[in-house]
Parts: sequence; C-alpha cells; structure tokens
Amino acid sequence: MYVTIPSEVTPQKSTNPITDKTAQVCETNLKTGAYLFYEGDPVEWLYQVKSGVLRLTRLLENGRRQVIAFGYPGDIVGFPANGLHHTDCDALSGARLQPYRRATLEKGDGDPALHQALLQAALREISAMQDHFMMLGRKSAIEKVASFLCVLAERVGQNAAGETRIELPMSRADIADFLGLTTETVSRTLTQLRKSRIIEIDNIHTIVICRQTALLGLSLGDRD
Amino acid sequence: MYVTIPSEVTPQKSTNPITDKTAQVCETNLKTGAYLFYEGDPVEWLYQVKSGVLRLTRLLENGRRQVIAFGYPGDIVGFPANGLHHTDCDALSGARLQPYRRATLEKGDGDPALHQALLQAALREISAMQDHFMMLGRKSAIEKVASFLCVLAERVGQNAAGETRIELPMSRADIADFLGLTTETVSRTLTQLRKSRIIEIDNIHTIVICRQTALLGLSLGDRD
DNA sequence: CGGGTTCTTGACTATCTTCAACGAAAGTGG
DNA sequence: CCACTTTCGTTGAAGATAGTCAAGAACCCG
Repeated sequence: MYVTIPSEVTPQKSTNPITDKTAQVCETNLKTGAYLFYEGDPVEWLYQVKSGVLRLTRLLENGRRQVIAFGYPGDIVGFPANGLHHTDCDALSGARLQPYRRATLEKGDGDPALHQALLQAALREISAMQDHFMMLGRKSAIEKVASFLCVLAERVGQNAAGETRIELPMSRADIADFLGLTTETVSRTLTQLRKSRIIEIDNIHTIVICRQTALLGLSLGDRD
Repeated sequence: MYVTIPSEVTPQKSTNPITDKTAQVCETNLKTGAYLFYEGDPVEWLYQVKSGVLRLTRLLENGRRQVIAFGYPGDIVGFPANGLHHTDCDALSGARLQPYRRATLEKGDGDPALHQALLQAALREISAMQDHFMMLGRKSAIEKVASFLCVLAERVGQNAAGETRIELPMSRADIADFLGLTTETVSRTLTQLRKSRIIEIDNIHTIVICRQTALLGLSLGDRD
C-alpha cells in the first residue's frame, strides 16, 4: 500500500480479486514478525495478501531505513527485478497469502488470465509509487500524516456512527520510515491532530477519525 | 531515469537494447519543449528513448510539482495504469523515440520477445523507483544533489583526463522538483560543491566533476 | 510484577524554505 | 544586430519546519 493522494473520487477498489476461479491451492501463512523474503533473494513466488499486513523495507548502509510499502489485503508483493527481491518483507500481523509462481507473471505459463492480472498489478504499482513520490518530496509532516491516515481510513477503516476507526499494526518508527520523518515528528503530529479534535487516539494502535473532512483538507495542504 | 544509490558496482547497463531485430519502423521525433503525452491521456504507445532527454512530471492541485523521472536514452516511458498516462511528458532536448504498441506490453501481441523485454523494463522501473524513495525520504540536500550528479556521471558522463563532464539539459527548478528541494537549495548546494573543489560549473548547463570519489562519499552520507 | 521497549513531550539546533534583490542568460521585436 | 523584456540562476537574511538529544510515561511481555 502506498499513500496516494486521497480524493473524494473513490478509486477502483484496489482489492482486486485476482481470478477466484484459480484453485486456491497452497495458501501460505506467515506469523507476526516472520520474514517472507529478504533483499537479494531470488524470486520464486509473488504473493497476494489475503489477510494481515506486511511490511516491505530497505536498508541504507548507514542504518537509515525506508519502509517502501505496507502490504494490505488485495496488494501483491514480491515483484522481481532481474529475478531478485529488492526489499525485505515481514509480517506486522499474522498474514494469509496466496502465492503465484514468478513464471506466471513473466512467462504467462499456464494461466493467461492470471498473467494479465499480475501484469496489471505491476503497472498499478508503478502508478501508486509515483503518487508516493509527491508525498515524500513535496508534503509537510502534517500533510504526510494526514494523507496516511486518510488512505488507511479509506482502505481498511471501520465506519461507525460517523466516525472511522483504524488499526495501526505498525510502530511509529515504521510510519516515520514510510513517510520520511522521525518517530518524534510522527508522534507530535498525531498529538497535534488529537488536540485539534480531528482524531482520537484510542490506544497506541487504534485511531479514530472524528473529522474526516478536516483531515482530508490537511492532507491536501489547506492551512489548518 | 531515477537516482539510485550510486555504487562502485556498475549495475547492468540500463541501456537495454530492446530487440534490435524488430524492424525499427516509425521512429518518432520530438522537438525541445514538445509534449509526448499528458496525464490522463489514454495510452496507445510506450516509447524507448533513443536520444535526447524527456521529463516526466506530475502536478499537485496547489501548484506544487514533482518531476517523477528524466527519460534518458535506454529508458522506457509511458507505462499505463488502468490504460491511462499518469504523468505529463515533454522533451528537454530534441529526442528520437522508438514507439511500441501498448498491446505488445499488455497482450504480447505478435512479438513475445518484445513483450518480455517491456515487462522486464516495467519490473526494473519498480525497483528503480524504490531506490528513489530512499533518496526523497532519507537524504539531505547535499546527499541528494551529490547522488544526482553521480548517477548522471555514470549514465551520460563524458570522461576525459580524469574528469567527468555532464550536461544538464534541465533547469535548476527541474532538479529541485526531482529531488524534493527548492531551486535555491539546489543552487546553493552546487555552489558549495564548487567551493569545495569537487565540481566546476563550466556553464549553467555543464558541470565537470573533479573529485568523483569525494562526490560519491557525499552521496552516501559521509561527513564532508 | 518487573524490565525492556515504544511512545510522548520538551528544549534546543540544524537544515531547508521563504522572501527579496540582483546579475546573467535567453528570447523578442524593431 | 541591438535594445528591451522576461526568465533563470545566485546570493543574502530571516524564519519555519523538522531533527536531535534527553527524560519520563505508557505499554508489552514474560
């Protein structure tokens, strides 16, 4: 999942239900904290997240880290580049995964429809990443955090009584490394949103969005 | 072209010579400043840059701009997402382009080898963009500018007498919007590199790298 | 319950942006 | 071809935003 520019125009549910016709053989399970693959591993499988949340990360030699993406249900992870994985991937919460052979993407072996679907997923990935460029390069801390919450709300928010509740299985450090901030700034920004009565912090990993419109405004750069 | 983390390990020349066997019919020419496509246009063709430099940009409603990538010879631009272009694309200098039908990428019509090549290009694109995330999210101004110059030097630098000369067909504003900085910061950073005798600014659009190793060090975050 | 981690908050600092001015380069029209 | 205009690049000063360092609070896990 990338943080795209949230908009009222709900984009096509990215929970693209890849050919359910395909026999759902071998589903894979991944426990919290377990790694699915590491940077540099040869790619054998791609995975569609069925449940749970994955984390894709990359390390810079000096210890700096970038969270490349979070893998939410519907997302496909593990696209190869020159046959290799180029991120680490582990589970933030226990996950069920549907594996697809790398050859299905690259050669179209056997299942042309699935080949199609995986290819389209890769192309959508490119577009989503471009959105994230805007985020990293051109948004302020509050815009980043507001965008992040908006996108999560749209994708996995639970609506109730005009409020949207979202679970954050990742740490503040993960959010920071995803948005190009520090944990302190993420924390302060959330506090600021809480004090403006735009969100409530139910517990560290549960946030309630009280004023979605205000949050959307902030994410787009309207002055407070 | 994305600014990846430069390294001594020369990555496989990304000037991937897509099947020269393919009859090089209809090459397209694009004059300086002319647009190849706009965001939202339906995609009919992908293009491989043969010569010249393209600029891919995206606009945020409030006028903020992100340069998504520069298209250098060897690069392929125009990958569709849901059939549409998601950036504007124009030429920074007169360019020759080899067009490929969108269907060749998406359906493999006619030429399976070409389908393969385009698919692999898309996958490499994903990886390159992930590198750029590190850049935008986790690097300081000087690291960004140094990385940018290093990558350009490696890809299109002209070596002579231990010095590398690079042409910058783009404006300072373009560089800034690519790196997530302001024009002033780019300008100041270049001046700083010049005063440290790491580069010379021959003229506004020509830079000579005098101390490549020092520049590489800066790009990786070594303290001056 | 206790120890370690994660999160929050504060004070201070650095980096980068903003605003402004000026010079250089490039485009335009006589 | 030259004067004029406009754009682009550089530089300075001031300010804002986010980072760093440090301490305490909340949370988690055995």
